[in-house]
Amino acid sequence: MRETTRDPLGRVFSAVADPTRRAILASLRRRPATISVLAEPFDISFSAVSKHVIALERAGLLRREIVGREHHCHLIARPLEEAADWLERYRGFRESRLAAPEARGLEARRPKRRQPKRSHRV
Amino acid sequence: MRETTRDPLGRVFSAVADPTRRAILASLRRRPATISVLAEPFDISFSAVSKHVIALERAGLLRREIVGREHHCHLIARPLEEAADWLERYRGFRESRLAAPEARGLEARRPKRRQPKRSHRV
DNA sequence: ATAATATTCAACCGAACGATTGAGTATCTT
DNA sequence: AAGATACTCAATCGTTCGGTTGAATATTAT
Repeated sequence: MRETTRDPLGRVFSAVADPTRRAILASLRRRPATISVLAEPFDISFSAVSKHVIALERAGLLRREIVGREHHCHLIARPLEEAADWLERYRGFRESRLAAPEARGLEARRPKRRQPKRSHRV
Repeated sequence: MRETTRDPLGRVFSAVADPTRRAILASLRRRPATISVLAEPFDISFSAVSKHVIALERAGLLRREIVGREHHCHLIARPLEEAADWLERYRGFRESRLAAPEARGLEARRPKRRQPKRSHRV
């Protein structure tokens, strides 16, 4: 029941959750680049970078124009702005301590839990 | 080699990538709530919601105060703001078409690829 | 004391993820 | 025509993820 499908916001957020992909976006923000150029700074295989690019593309954050054998990639910022819009709703949120009236004056004490049974683990 | 560790931004983004978790955050933005209350709207098990809450907690987006047997949760907006800050750098990005000078006038044509070999799949 | 309630934990499952390697294909250079 | 270059694809691997079920435990109510 995993619906990464039909959840564009979710796709964008998970695209951007990966540090390599964030670095790729940062690179593309400076200038468009081929996949080889994008791959240079990283210690992972070319193929892995290619897959990251595909992931970004599927999230709508990047488009490529194929020029001969080179794939020129450029950033599409729009979905990032939409993601930012969602997050902005939480800007300046007033931290309401005191979860419930009954909580007033009570101190949270975490009880100690029992020893786990650990029945049969490989 | 997955370093979700020591990548706070990544943790926040992947926390927020899940629609159920986004809904929980939206609920907590309105008012603090216990886990039972948070779980109500969803069709998944209580335990699953509990795990989502733990995920949000680990991402630093939520704190709980234990009052008797109830866990009162409230939102911590700060990390969301930091995530928003990161995204804001892409706001108003000028879409530079023309990835490279050589690309001018050339039309991207995707070549057809060969038939996959499909050697031995179960 | 017993039972109901609120919650985590442990074990498990199937799907998705990030990576690798090796092969396939198109394009450019010689 | 060969060879180098740019890239994707397929298969595989180990880990993480979101979910379930059932047990454990603490707190509150009867």
